[in-house]
Amino acid sequence: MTDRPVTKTHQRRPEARPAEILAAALELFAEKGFTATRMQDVASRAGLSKAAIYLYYKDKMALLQALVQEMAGANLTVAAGIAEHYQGPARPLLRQILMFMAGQLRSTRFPDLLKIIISESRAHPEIGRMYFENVISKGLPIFESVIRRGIASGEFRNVDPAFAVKSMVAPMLLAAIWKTVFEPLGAEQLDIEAFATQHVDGFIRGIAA
Amino acid sequence: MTDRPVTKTHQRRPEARPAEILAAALELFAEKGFTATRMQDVASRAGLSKAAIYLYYKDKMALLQALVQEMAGANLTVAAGIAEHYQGPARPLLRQILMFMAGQLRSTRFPDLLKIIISESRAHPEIGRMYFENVISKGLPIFESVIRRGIASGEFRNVDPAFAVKSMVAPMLLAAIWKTVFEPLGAEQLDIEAFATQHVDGFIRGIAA
DNA sequence: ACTCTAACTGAATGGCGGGTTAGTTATCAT
DNA sequence: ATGATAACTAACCCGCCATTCAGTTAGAGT
Repeated sequence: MTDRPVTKTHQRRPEARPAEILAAALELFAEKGFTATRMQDVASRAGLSKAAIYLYYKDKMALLQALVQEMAGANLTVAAGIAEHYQGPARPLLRQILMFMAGQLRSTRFPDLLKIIISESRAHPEIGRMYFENVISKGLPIFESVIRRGIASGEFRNVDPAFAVKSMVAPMLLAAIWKTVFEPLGAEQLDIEAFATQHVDGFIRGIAA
Repeated sequence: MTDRPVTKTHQRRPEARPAEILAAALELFAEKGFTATRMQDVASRAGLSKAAIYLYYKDKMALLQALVQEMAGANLTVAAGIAEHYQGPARPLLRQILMFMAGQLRSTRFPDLLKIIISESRAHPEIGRMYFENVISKGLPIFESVIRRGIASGEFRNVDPAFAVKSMVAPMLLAAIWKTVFEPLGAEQLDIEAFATQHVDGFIRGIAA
């Protein structure tokens, strides 16, 4: 497929382009940030001319929007799936959710994208709103319901579930920021999974009945 | 002082200018973000011509640097003071530290500045490095030592203090992000002090012996 | 009143990079 | 093999804004 001789002139592969462009954009946004990434950089990495990108995406923001939508959708689906089809006690479910998140933070570009969302949300509220509506305002209630279930079953104390969920996921946010902001400045590496393990342990004791 | 008739031409008040310029910059950076704030905006709000700013600050980045230095210094001094001159049990000290942080988050521009640091740290590592060196890498060890003291005295379990401290402050980071990123998009307001109260309560139970 | 200088201003300058335009070429249908 | 057309490119354009420069003026000292 890709091993036939490279011609001197361009190839036409309209079906493959959008995905290739997004992949290039994701790498570059993660490496250099959104603003510092030039459309020309994306084009070069995707093996295209700059103008060709505009055949597939309206403008630079549309690239980011597509990336956020893609990643938000994928992650939330999994997390929601874990939580919804589970029937046993709440404690191991919380563990599982947090360890899943920790794994995602370590192994995907999610932290970089999150940082970009934070950075760009004022200038481009659509991005922030999309993330908020598709991830935050869907994810938090799902986790809340787990806490509520634990309270109802007597596993947990009668805490405010909305606050509890934020206490629960906050260290994952901190880990994402640590990784994308402070590690590049020379801070010691954070072992996200070990951190999550200790955190979820303390968190569960903290809300145990 | 300010109620004498406004003259048509400019005033010369070289001693007052730097502070006025910084105040204007802080307001605008918090309102519109660093990149979106034009030097002309700062100048107008400070009641000066754009060029005059350059008599007092080398460039736009120097404004941000001065703001970060100022706020970082002030806050850390207080927090460190609380922790260092305290002798009693660790539990109420943790409470006091977190409630102090919560109060600062609610009543100052700290969250906005934090968001700017996160956003700009890749393009301008000096800013991120300054914050990391002056706040993070000084603040965390101080809090760690409180945890360590609690472990030594038998108040707390034998947790990893470095992780514990991060679990402890993470909700304050989340609160800052919530306030600066999601509330402007229409998210419900987060009652930071109530959140901190429940969090510190759970956190302490979570690491209690 | 006159001078001198530091404080201040209005008006350029420069370069950067997103987006566009006017063509060029690959590929398919006939 | 020959248009027709979609895919693609090179070169351009243009607005934006940080920074600078060449003056102008406030106001202290005499």
